[in-house]
Amino acid sequence: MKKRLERMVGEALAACMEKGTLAAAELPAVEIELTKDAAHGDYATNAAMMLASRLKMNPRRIAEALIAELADPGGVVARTEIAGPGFINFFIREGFWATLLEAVEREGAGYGRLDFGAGKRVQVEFVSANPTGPLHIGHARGAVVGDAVAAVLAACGYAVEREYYINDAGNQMHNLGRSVLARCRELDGGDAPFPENGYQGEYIRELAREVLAREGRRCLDEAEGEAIPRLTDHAGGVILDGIKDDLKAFGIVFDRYFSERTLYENDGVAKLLAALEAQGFIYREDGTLWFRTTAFGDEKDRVVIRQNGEPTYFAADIAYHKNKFERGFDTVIDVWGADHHGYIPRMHAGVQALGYPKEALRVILVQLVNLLRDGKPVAMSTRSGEFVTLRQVVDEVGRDAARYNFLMRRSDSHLDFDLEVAKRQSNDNPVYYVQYAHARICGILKTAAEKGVAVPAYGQAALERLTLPEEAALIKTLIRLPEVIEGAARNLEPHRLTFYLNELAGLFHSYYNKNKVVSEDGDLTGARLFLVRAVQTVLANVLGLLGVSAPERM
RNA sequence: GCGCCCAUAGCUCAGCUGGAUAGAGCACCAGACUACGAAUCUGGGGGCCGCAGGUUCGAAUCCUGCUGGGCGCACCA
Repeated sequence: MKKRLERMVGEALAACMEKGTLAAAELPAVEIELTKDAAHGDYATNAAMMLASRLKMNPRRIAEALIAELADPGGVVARTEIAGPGFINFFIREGFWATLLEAVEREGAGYGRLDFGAGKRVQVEFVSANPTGPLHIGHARGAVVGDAVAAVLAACGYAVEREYYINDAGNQMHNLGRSVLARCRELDGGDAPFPENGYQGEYIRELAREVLAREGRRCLDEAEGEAIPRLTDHAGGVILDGIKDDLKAFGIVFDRYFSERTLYENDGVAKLLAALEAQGFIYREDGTLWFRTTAFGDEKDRVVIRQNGEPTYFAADIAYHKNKFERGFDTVIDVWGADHHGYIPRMHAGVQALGYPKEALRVILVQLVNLLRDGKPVAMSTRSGEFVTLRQVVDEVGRDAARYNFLMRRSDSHLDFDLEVAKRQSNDNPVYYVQYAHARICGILKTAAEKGVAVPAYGQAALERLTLPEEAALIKTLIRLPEVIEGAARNLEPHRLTFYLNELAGLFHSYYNKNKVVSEDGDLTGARLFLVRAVQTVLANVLGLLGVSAPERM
């Protein structure tokens, strides 16, 4: 609808310039927006005011010229008016709105899907936690945001892949192996000191018990140089399997798990650095290798090979992103914790040095979650192993409530997550508000069916009977869905969908309380059933994008 | 000290890339089930959009400075 009006205004402008009523000028971009106030019509454009300064003309005069050339072959616009400083307000013909519901019926579960992605390949990389322990609540938010962004992009016609980067090459993994070994010795009765940066969670002890039961004293007898790498691999594998299970229970499935270690195979990282050095992006100083990230706006150059000869995480990350682009992704999206924001200029520098545009890498920052129980903070300490796991949250509050809660705010704003509120099945909890609307509609349709009333097909429904303002508001909200999805996709902001759902559910609940859907009036009943089923379709489609169920009963 | 993010109702937050009278939920107060599901709805109070300037037809939104909070500033990941 919006696009239709945009086109009309654009064409009117072209006609004006051709006829000379308006001097030639470039129109920045026709902007049409829904009005907040019904007195301003249904849509409005500020085109005339945008043009005023360029053409040095009174905006109202420009508006008059535009309206004179406005062609409306479909007869959609009932009338226009010029208001305020130069807005053009469009009043849509009454009864036209309902015709747009045809698309909801025709497209059904696919309503809201778009194709502007045009099959371009996008990778979303998220979670990517070291397999040194189970996922905790802090990972959950990034997991849901990444998953929802991927789903929204897929709905817009992008070919999306979800990827998890396994940091299995660094010190953290080494610490994991040392921690397991230390617990093995402890269980054996030794009093070996626990490593300083070790992982103290109970799960390490369980791993140690399992290792001892399976292979006896082997890890205790062999040299540390043998035992630690072996225990690291084993523990990492077991923990990663657990992570995959937890994610699956949370409704998240990755297309690929990418191991950092594979980047080092065949000297991959070293060769890449050599190539970059040949291009002048890398130099040697003080026995280390430096990446000239300042050439791309970073505040200082960054080390890629340390004095001890070990590559930094950044070195591997450049290689990883090179790998991503070589796999043919047009755009790569990284979901990071907000505490890594300082890393962005560096990574953008890396991408540009590799020869790709800065925009090819987009980073979503996800703020930390403040975990509460009944308003009181829950202590979280990764080091000590005292933390609430993702699994516990899913078990306690449920997958739907957990996912919805993490999507209710912009990802870069702080989020309080209260376990008690999230699991309470009450009006404190928006997920149930939305799901209830869906379940309610299912109930209505069931009641109607029991009375032998079927939902009519589009051509048979007397949609002209939908004359109430609430009905118009519902219809307008339904047909806005594509815009909302497009906005969420372009801005990588899935929270827009939860706000949209709350709005739609609110309109429906209000409508429901005021008006009877199934009545004695056959035509009206049919029209309302048609409308209500469209609401059901949209609720289900959007909930589906967010990975939240749309229950028929609650 | 330098950089990034944030500051909107009592609380938690939206505000569609500059639009018309700034919104929602919670909390508080008063109401609505003999009707398709009350996990719902209706009404009400509540605001210097942190402060001060600037840009223009027009600013919560863009620019500068200040105040206050978060986070970065590794040869950690």
